[in-house]
Amino acid sequence: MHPLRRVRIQPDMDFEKRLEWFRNECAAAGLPCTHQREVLYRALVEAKDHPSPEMLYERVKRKIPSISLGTVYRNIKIFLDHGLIGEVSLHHGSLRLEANNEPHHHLVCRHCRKMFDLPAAGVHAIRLRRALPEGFQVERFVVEAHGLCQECAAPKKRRSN
Amino acid sequence: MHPLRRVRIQPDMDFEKRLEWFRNECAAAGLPCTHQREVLYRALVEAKDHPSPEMLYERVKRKIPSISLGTVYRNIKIFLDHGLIGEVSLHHGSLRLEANNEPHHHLVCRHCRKMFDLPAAGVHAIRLRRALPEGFQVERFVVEAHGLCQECAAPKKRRSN
DNA sequence: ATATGTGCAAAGATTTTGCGACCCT
DNA sequence: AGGGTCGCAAAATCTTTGCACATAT
Repeated sequence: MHPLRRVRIQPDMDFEKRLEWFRNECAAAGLPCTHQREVLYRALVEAKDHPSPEMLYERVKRKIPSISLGTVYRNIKIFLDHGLIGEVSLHHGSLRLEANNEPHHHLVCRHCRKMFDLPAAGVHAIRLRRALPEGFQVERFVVEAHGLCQECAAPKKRRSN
Repeated sequence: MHPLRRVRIQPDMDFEKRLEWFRNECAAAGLPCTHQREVLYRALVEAKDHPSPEMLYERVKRKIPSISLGTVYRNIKIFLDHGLIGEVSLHHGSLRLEANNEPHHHLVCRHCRKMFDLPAAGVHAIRLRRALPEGFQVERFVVEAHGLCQECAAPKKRRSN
């Protein structure tokens, strides 16, 4: 056919690649790649708004009206456990508070989720390389250093240093 | 008395200053400074572990056994609304997800809490000024730029530019 | 004195889980 | 065929709220 037609970019091309990756990851993890999981994963890839489980449920239901919210939650957890998707904050689920009003950042253990304060003076000022999108007015930068705390990093039986 | 005695640092001195500030803030906001609020605020100042409402409830109950969890929640919300304390994450309350596995940071609107992605390339690498405490092993830095999005920054009636 | 806060308990919101039927490999 | 998943509904968490009484200024 017409050459111009053939090179036209497919909007779903990127998703097809991701889907292939997703299927490989599922196979590698021994996870059955069910229709529900594929549709849910697609909804996640296409979402640009960091959706909540409930929002995903609404979207997936348009494709699979019989799907249940429990399945959405179950699969989200499985995806997270296998690193197929990410969660925006490591501290959802319960409000966590602090009275420390000095500027500071946080160290967060990705395993036990304990948090430690990191005085702002310990981090060089954040500098942007390019303009922000969409007229967003930044008031402050909050840095979270994610990693493992001493306890969680230590092997179960520690032998020396 | 003995001069050395008189300069000894009081462990609560810092808290006393903060309590005074707290009382002034309450007065300025027209908030009655009740016993429950003072004890709750003290628990927050003394906490070093970014406590949840439930954890605070347990601690405050040791001083005021009759206090209710509802009061703890109510006052936490009031403290937050008046900027007397801070919350660790702007996204508690509901899990928020993303399939974007490219390194990136987030812009978060402190008002409507919408999030926008900020490619990692848009931010200079984070550099630490000093060693981290306690053997913490950092794997990655996550930056949140907090501020106001275009919609929330705009005055209700926009006139020009 | 009066407006506001408090304790209690019920309601609302969010997330997890047990169970029998069903689907991927 | 068989282990894991699905839909459903109940349970477990986390948070908010209405009401009658108590408290701060």
